Amino acid sequence: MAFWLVKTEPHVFAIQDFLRMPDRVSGWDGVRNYQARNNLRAMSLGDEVFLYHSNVKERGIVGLATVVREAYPDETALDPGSASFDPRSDRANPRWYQVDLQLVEIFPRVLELGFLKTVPELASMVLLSKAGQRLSVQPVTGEEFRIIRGLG
DNA sequence: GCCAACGTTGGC
DNA sequence: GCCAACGTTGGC
Repeated sequence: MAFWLVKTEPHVFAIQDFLRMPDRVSGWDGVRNYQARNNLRAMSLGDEVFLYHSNVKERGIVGLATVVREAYPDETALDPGSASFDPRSDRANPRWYQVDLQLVEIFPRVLELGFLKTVPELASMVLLSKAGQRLSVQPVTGEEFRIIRGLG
């Protein structure tokens, strides 16, 4: 069992959008960064994933999902009609991958970035580090998961 | 809207 | 293989 955090801009995909999906499951596609992709590929069934809303006023961790399908080729990279199309990817040798996530819970309040920064136990979180600031799929330690879960 | 911090691209 | 230019992310 491992723990992760994925970022999303809510005007593109918000955590509430899971509620409109069958079984509250959504493909997590469109990731076009190699380190983020490698993290997607390292996810296992049952891993727990925090969702983070970025680029909005109330930015922060908004809820929890779980991995219900492990990494498989990202169809949007292979579809010329998709905005996320990447001509360098092909079916025989896919460059980009996605997983499927199922919503577990929308937290009753947003755990805002500014607040997370005040929690001493979270000081070394990737999310709060310079290197991780821009990484859209990142690991979370078991201890960090436990603490954040308690706050949500 | 600005811009720091990175990642990627492409000329050489 | 280096590195300048460019593009993107995302906080502020």
